[in-house]
Amino acid sequence: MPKTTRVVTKPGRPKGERTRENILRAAVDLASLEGLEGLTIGRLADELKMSKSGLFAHFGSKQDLQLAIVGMAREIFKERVIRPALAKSPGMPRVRELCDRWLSHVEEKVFAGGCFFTAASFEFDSRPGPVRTAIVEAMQQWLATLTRAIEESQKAGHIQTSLIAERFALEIYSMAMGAHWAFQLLDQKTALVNARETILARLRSEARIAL
Amino acid sequence: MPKTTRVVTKPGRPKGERTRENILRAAVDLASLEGLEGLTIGRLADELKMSKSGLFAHFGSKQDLQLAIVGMAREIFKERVIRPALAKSPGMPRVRELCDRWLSHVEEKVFAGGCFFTAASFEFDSRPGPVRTAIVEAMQQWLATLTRAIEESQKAGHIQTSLIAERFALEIYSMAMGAHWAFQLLDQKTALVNARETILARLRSEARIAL
DNA sequence: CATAAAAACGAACGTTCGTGCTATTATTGT
DNA sequence: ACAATAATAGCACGAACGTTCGTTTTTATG
Repeated sequence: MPKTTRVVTKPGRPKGERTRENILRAAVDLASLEGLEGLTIGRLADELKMSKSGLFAHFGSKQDLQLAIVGMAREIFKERVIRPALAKSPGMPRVRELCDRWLSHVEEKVFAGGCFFTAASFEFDSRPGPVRTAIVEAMQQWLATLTRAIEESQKAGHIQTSLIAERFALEIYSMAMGAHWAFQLLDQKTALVNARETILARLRSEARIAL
Repeated sequence: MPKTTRVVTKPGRPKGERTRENILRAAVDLASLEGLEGLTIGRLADELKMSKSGLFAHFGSKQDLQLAIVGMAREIFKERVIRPALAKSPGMPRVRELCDRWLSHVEEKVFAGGCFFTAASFEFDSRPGPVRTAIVEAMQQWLATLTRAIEESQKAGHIQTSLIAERFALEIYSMAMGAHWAFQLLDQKTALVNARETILARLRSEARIAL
């Protein structure tokens, strides 16, 4: 008699760890759609065909679940936006790749409801507590990454040194956020394509090299 | 014996109408803090020292309450941002005033939790239904107002005619939204002042007149 | 293969949600 | 001032919330 046990998920790691990850992957998507606070444990459990209590046991509280979701979202974002951009050479190519990947991750619905952190930002900007703090940290790191890439561009002579890198970074990200807004709320299908143009034009206006 | 009845709120209109307005004024603030969905009727009733059912009777359902809140927020926004800007002469002065007033209404906390519509945008961009539709309409009107002001500036020879007004409007609003984000989430106290500079610089770069 | 540990479940807790009723209190028009 | 009417309160409902607990099932290990 042959083995009849079907392996649904690759083993290796203990089972609890695997399901925890499955939960978080689904949770990130659901949270990007309904919000981190709007997400409920019952709804998430249904989605995964699990019992509420079985799911809940992986996290001690809803707040801990929320913090874990933010952590998972950070990893996904790092994987899909930051890491590929850091593979590009420092200077203008890296700046452009950061912008491009950010817009792509919205376009390709890496998070089902658009950029997880943009949504979380506006949901939690008036909700003090550990979750807000975690979101702030993630966002500060993102802005710092963009700022550093701009500074490198300045050092490499690709961008005017008269600019304040951090403010220019905010300006760039603002345009990306605006595109996200027009895309997700107003259903402007060209918003992300337009944003690539707009950002490129803005970079060009401060560039010391041809783009 | 003199009259001892104190008039707490000015009469004239029927009482129900007055309390309804009071409810909505408080609701707009609360919704800007906790979100339109996050806001609960019980919480709002407590805030106003009313019974849940007494408050509820003014609206047939939570959704109707949400729609009424959006309507009230529109009126407040119109009063505090649009109307003063339309008082300025068409062309660049009006464009600048629109930007200025928008940033001011965040700075002065016209809505307790920052711009009501910006928050509502990101909360409802993945929640189909009448509420989302109402938010979309309000936002389209805002963008149309800004677009029209830019077009007038072009006709008046204040701004380069090669620009696509609607896209430039989105660009401007994006920077305002970015400032809102840095101000509300990251607590960058200079964000709004910076945004005035950044927007002015952007306008200058497309202007045919001195700014 | 047996056994200890880990994971998932089902039921129930107290609370709050939105939403109906019914009764009472305030306001309004005459 | 009084009757008609509108506004508010009180109470209750079923559902869903986050959370706890004891039990059962599954997994990993000697």
